[in-house]
Amino acid sequence: MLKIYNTLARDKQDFQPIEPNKVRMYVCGMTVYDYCHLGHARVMVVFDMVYRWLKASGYDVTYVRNITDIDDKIIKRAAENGESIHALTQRFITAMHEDADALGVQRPDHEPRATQYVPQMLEMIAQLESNGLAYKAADGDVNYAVRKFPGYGKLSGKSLEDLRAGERVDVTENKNDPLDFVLWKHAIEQEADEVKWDSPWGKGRPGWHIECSAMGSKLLGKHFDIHGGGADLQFPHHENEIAQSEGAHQCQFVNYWMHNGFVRVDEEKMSKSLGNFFTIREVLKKYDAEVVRFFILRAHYRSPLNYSDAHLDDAKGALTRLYTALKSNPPQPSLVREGDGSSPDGPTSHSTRLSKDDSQVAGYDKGRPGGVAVDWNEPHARRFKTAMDDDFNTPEALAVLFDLANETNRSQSTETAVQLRALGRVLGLLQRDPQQFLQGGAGKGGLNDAAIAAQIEARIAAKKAKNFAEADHIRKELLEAGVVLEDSAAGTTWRRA
RNA sequence: GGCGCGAUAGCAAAGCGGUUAUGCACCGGAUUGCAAAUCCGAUGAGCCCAGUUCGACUCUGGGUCGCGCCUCCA
Repeated sequence: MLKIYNTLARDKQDFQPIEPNKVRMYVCGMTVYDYCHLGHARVMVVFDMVYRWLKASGYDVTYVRNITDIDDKIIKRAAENGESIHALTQRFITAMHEDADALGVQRPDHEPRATQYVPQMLEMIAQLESNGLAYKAADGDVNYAVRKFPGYGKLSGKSLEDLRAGERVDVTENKNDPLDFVLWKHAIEQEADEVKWDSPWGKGRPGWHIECSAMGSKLLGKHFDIHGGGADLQFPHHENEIAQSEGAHQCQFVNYWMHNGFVRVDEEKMSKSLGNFFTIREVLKKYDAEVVRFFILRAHYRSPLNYSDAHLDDAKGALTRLYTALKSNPPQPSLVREGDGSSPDGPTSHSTRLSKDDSQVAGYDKGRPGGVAVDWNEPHARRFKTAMDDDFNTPEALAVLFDLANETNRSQSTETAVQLRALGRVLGLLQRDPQQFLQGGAGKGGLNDAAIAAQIEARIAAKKAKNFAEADHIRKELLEAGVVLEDSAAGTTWRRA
């Protein structure tokens, strides 16, 4: 039985889908005015892992991750660049897809953009108005009347009184209550037509929170299973989403709220405003994308994750161990059987679907064979499942992979190697040819494969002639170029350090 | 000020009221021409103070420190 930590309950709860066998899940995605940083990478990878595990568990999952393509920062950036909103957002949506693909993140089933759902937002605002929860302010904005919604604060555990006491709340004479938030922002003369929509309340554009309520209910229904996002969205964004959705529809909005922890730099939250962020593409110049994915999955999704080169190096070393165990057991196309119906438990099997979805991945595991289905009766797989069912405990699940690697090394058994790869696949890991991973240094050292092969030949000749000084010299040179040689009975192989 | 989260070996990071987490690093051994990889073994832990218990890293209370949200933020 899958347990999920539900922010709403502040506790782990048994996961019970609304509709048997089906899961409807919404995750707050990116505001596209710049490149994604590692914090964004974490949301994408974490919920990709959740998506994969739900599917591997046999659920039919509908996954929505929105794109915010209209907002103050976007307008500002477009103006700075002398670029249209559309050109700017399109550019960064493309970049985001490149980054996500690189990290082995499967595309969500829907990726709605705010600008495509303005009519649905207007509809919702009208509903809120008729329910007495929204009002038009003097400045032309339409605001949500927070005091009129009894459940306000239930997600974040804040009371209106506590919030009031805080000194950081914006005081505006246009709001009935300082905590009220904007549903519809009135248009400003000098703004481009591109950011203005007609509405019953005059020209304007949507506030930030309304898009998720509108798109969520449109694509997943008024009541769905899982809603996720970064921990910083818990308040006010998600709290406001609840107020809007439940206020408009008069029914429960979401059953399970999931929030992932932050990526930190020097024990501090990585964020744009602090300026201490690293973009995904920046990091990918230095580290293999799968190493970055492994690094993220190595910590529990709710824990803080400290970023540093040392930690990435460490992750690389760990992943190298797993791939080394698979070295003598590369993917075997003859063993590939798509969707034989196995799933850890759960209602029905959908593993054919899993295979299909994998083929969409454009990143490092693109073009890989679909892989072998997991034997869920095998002890390691059971441990893996127990870990994943316990609020997606990926560190524990990965520990199982290392045990499997150890057994593979010890026994040279094909079965354990196959199982290792199959379980790795559930996490979106270990699907490459081990040689490709081990030899694929990120442009380090100037040596190409042919030059390395030539050096190895020369060393073999030297060894044959018992000229060990020369053989060692060659090896040392290669090592200085970042290439490690490994002699075995079968011959000499190499990898990049 | 209000609310919340965390503190585990050199580093990273989990589970667990009593029995090896795991990875990297380090030490000893096997293997190797020497290495690397691999295997075997050893070392090494639970912020502080109380309490509950036959027994606590694990539960309870207090303290200390760190982080986050309360403003845009994944």
